[in-house]
Amino acid sequence: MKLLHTGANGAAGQNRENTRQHNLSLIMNLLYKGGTLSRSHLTSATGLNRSTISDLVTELEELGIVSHTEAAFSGSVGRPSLTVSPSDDVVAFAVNPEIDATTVSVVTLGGKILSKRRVATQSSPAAHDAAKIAGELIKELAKELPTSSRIAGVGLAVPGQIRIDDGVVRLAPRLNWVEAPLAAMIRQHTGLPVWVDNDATVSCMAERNFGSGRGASHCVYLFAGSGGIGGGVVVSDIQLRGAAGYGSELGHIKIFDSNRIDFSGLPGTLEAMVKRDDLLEVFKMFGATDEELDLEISDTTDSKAIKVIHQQLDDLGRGIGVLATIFNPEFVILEGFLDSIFKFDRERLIKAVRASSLNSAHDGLVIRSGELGSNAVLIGAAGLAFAPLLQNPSGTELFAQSKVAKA
Amino acid sequence: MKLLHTGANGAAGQNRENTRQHNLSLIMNLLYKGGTLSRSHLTSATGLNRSTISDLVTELEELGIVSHTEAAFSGSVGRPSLTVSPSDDVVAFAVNPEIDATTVSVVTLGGKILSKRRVATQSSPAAHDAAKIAGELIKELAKELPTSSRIAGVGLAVPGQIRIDDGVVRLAPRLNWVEAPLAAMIRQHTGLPVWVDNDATVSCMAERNFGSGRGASHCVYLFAGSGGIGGGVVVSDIQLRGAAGYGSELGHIKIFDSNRIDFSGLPGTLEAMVKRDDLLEVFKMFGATDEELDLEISDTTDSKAIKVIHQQLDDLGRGIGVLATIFNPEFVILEGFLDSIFKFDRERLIKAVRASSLNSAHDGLVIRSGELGSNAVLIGAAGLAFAPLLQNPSGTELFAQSKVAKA
DNA sequence: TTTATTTGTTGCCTGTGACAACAATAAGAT
DNA sequence: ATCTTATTGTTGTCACAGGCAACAAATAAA
Repeated sequence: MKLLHTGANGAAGQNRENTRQHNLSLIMNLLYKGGTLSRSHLTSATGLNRSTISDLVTELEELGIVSHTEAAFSGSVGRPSLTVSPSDDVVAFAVNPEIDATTVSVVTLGGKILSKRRVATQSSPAAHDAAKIAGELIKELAKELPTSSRIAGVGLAVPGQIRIDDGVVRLAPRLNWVEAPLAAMIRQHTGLPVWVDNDATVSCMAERNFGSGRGASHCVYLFAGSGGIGGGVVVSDIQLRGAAGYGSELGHIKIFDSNRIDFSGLPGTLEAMVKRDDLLEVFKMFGATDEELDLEISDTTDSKAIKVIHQQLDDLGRGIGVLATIFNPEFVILEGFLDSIFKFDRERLIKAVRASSLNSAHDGLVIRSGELGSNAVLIGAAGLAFAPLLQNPSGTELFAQSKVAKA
Repeated sequence: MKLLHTGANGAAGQNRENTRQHNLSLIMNLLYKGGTLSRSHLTSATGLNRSTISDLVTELEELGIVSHTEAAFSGSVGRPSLTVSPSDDVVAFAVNPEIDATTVSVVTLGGKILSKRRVATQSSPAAHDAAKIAGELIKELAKELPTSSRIAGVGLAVPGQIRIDDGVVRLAPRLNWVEAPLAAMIRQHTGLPVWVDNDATVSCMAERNFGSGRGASHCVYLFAGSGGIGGGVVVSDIQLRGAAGYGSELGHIKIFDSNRIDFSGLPGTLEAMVKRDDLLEVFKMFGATDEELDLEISDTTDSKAIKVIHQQLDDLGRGIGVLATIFNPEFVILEGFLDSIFKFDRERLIKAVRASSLNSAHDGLVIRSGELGSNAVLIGAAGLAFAPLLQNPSGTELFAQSKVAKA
């Protein structure tokens, strides 16, 4: 594979080859985010000539990564335009290791989840155990794929801090992992290329591309589960990762004077104040699922519970206020029990945000529930594996189902 | 002028014309940031062919925006490479209205400040007064320019929230301006194109391009003067502005439980806790300049003063910790009295940052003083006017000195 | 049916960068 | 001093990607 030449500033000169690649990539990105699109839409969206679009789409079809459907009924005058879609034969494996289970899923380039398999683990599994489980599941799922399938690779979403360059999990406090070379492990099990990133980060991208954040250039995503609060941010259409890849840890911003600590031991952070366990405690429903908790919250009339929820809404609002002041996003998207308490009293949260941010920052702000739910993390993880293909459609290798290493 | 066609996602197809523009722009950006560079350096930095660089540089010379110096002595084997620099004939006016004065400066494309003029105003001037003062100064300075000068336009750095699209100052609390169409006013006075942005935002860019943040892809800038704390952020080489342009208001993040309010009336924000006035109070030196205050801080042995400084360092450290957790930047750059207290006790600030951020976020972090001082805001403001030229060197109009409207 | 409108296809053209060959200019070896 | 090696600038030629115009195809409206 030929590497893109990059200069001192990461800037690359544009030659003829790059031009072609750029335009192929542009079309693939439009199709990835937009699903089925007409060729005439691609023409106007890219500003390229009809004949050029025709040429580019033909190349993408020959590469087998887009497929054409017949002319769509448009209702308007003129010859109906042909439509193209990302090929459902192109798939990726999405892996999400959690404290109580590891999930593997097959996701198509079009964003559909073809299959999902979840293996519960007793306690938080060691990294090599999780890798082994993931490897087994991938091999199982690969066997069930049609032979026409072409595999982009494996995307991992891990609740922790990831060194993206080599896919090493630097620290995942909830899983008790330190410096775990997870990408290498799964690559060994499967023979497929593997990419790793933070779970909230990839979920954010999924909601931005396919969910509540569609079309936003700036959005903030807050996800909360049993292991604390994770965050993802999109700024000017690109994911915020930070210089070393450890940015957007929105749960760990210290914005309260409290001594309560979070799962990383930091006091007064958003994660320390807005705790799922506090809700479980007041409802006496330890070990409940997110769905059960959500139901309990929406139905509660218990004054003690309401007091806890109100306090959490106020604290969450302060956190969102801080983030709005910093990022001035179009959307703040909430997932997990953060979304549950938001739905319990939207006005209270909005009021709290208003009280802790500048007018200019919260004026155009919309707070929303995530659309994709637990699928966000899988779709986002698969997106990691699709990224090289979207960036360089003609120069990225795909793998046959039969190539996945045998068990 | 032909507009660049942009699609639904702001994505543009790449045609031949764009390729040329992209490469010209790339070279101009390298020269803008790097000053004098050899052609062979440009070749390796861009990955383009020698002959292509030759062609591109020739075009830029014919446009009169770069000039070639003679072959530089390199000391190494082989024919010495010719060097090129941004032309010092290309200039922009930088304007910075403040509460007590309005400053106008002439800045070259190479980042040199040719002249600077400051007019003190009694109290905070009305927007149209400031615009008039700026207009007069620009016309004066234009007369003194050599006739070979070619003017890119006027860049304004304003301490407030700016709607960038039309250059309207939405709110500048320190100046008491609301919805002031400053760009239009100065355009009328001078006949030159005008761009406006927040003062801290442009200073951040200046430090990133020419100062302490050189080469950083992610950096956070905190500036503090008599009017509070302003902030700027660079993420993945681009300036954080937010969806509507009101982002990166780092002084107004509410991260303390205190009731002390800032200049915008928000309680518990960074600006509310780390106040210049508290230092002036303890030193009994009301109305002191930044330089005087800096000297006083560095020499103080007064225990009450030290206590105030320590408290401010602790609070500032918490703010930087929050920002480090969010952005994971390479540098945090401090300017104004924030830099003064940092120099007083660096270790204490660093310790406070460590206490309020994740290890991964502060491990590679470097906290630095700004290099450019009060010039940062001027160089940054001029950068606003240079931006179109850097983005499209062959399609951007420059103005003769004689074209500036007569008084 | 006819007309207007839009889209896909084809062949040709143009502009841009790559490439190779040669000249120019330096340091080091002889 | 001369030759060798290394690097860079210049020039002419070439290849390739996208634009463009003309024509065919497919629809709605007249």
